[in-house]
Amino acid sequence: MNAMKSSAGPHQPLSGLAAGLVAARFRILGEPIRIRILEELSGGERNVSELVEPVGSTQPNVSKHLRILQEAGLVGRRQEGNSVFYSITDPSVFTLCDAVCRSVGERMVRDAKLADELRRR
Amino acid sequence: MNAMKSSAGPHQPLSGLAAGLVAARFRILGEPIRIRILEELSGGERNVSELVEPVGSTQPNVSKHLRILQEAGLVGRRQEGNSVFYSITDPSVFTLCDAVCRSVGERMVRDAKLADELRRR
DNA sequence: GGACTATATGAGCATATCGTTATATAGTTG
DNA sequence: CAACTATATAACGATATGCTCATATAGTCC
Repeated sequence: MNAMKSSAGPHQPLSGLAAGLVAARFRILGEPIRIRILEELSGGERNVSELVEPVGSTQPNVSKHLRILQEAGLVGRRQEGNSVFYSITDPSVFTLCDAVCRSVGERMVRDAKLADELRRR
Repeated sequence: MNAMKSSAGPHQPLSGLAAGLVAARFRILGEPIRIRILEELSGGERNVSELVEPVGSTQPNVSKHLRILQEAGLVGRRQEGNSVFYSITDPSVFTLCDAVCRSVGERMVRDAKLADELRRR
């Protein structure tokens, strides 16, 4: 029973401290370039140079964001010779991304319908 | 099959545009006070004044954040006489919060263990 | 209408964060 | 060691975002 429901258990309230920690994690994900980096890493380990072009930024910038992601514990770092390879350590981020994607999508559809309805008058 | 697993389907990559939208949603959630507000609203509809104290901020500030949450489509607004009641429109946010909470918690445990191990030497 | 309450908004300041450019660090190779 | 490559960092300016205080708006009640 309760098969496809997205909410598993009852939600338990967050203390003020916890709210801060949760917000901090969300903030890490609140940057397009970091989402892009995570997406790219979902295809497996990549070194910095391999990320620069698909992510569409500069090397220093990508490097900085990778550091942020690493400090947040979302990606791991492995040095091999001259290169540094990053990889996803916490695949749950994709669950988050998917959920947000769905939610945002639904909202856009809802808004579109509303706009359409208004336009019709 | 595949009952309790948090990741349901395969993750599909986000376009650059989608990454921006997803990041924007995450950014909305990247503020402690907004998390607190959502938490409070998880207990049901509240008007602005009822939120000020538990959230620990000022009325104008709470009002502003409520506006942001509303524009993001996360809360709904209902005016009744002199008061304005806000409520959760998209309960999936709590799924997100719980997931993040779990992930952050796991990370803290991991870090604590590591620190402990290092300290032991 | 006038007083009162609830909510929203605007101005101003403080701070955080992003992106860029230049440069430092570190590994490799001849 | 010198040249080269890959990554990281520092300094800077630009922008965004949050918070506070004062005030505007709007509803209620007498």
